[in-house]
Amino acid sequence: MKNYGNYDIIYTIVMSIPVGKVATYGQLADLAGLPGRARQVGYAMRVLPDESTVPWYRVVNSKGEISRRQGSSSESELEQRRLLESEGVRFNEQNKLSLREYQWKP
DNA sequence: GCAGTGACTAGTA
DNA sequence: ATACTAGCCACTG
Repeated sequence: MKNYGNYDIIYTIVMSIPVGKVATYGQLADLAGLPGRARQVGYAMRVLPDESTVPWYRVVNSKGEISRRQGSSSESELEQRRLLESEGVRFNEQNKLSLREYQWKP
C-alpha cells in the first residue's frame, strides 16, 4: 500500500475545523507548515476514502467557492454544499459563501 | 528520469 | 466581473 506522503497532519487540522466553519486550501497548507503548497492539500482531500470521518467538505477555495474534481458530475459539488448548509453555512446567489463570515480563525 | 496533471493561489490585464 | 500566468510539488505513466 502506498504511503501518499504524510497527510496525517493535514487531516488532523481539517478535523479541528469547528462545525459551521470552513478553511481554505492555502490556509490549511500554512497551518500544516507547507506554505505555498495548497495543491497538496487538495490532493490530500482527493485521496480520502469515502468512509473517512475527515470533514473534507469544510474545505473550500480562496474565493469561498466549492472546487471541482476532475470530471466530476455536479452531484459531488451539491453534496458538499448540502453538508455545509446543514451546518448553517449559507451560500449566496453566485454559489459562494462569505469567508469573512465563515472562515475558521484558529 | 522526465513530462504531464491538478479538491490551489496571488498576481496581472 | 472574466482570463491568463507563474509558482507550487507530489503523484502518475
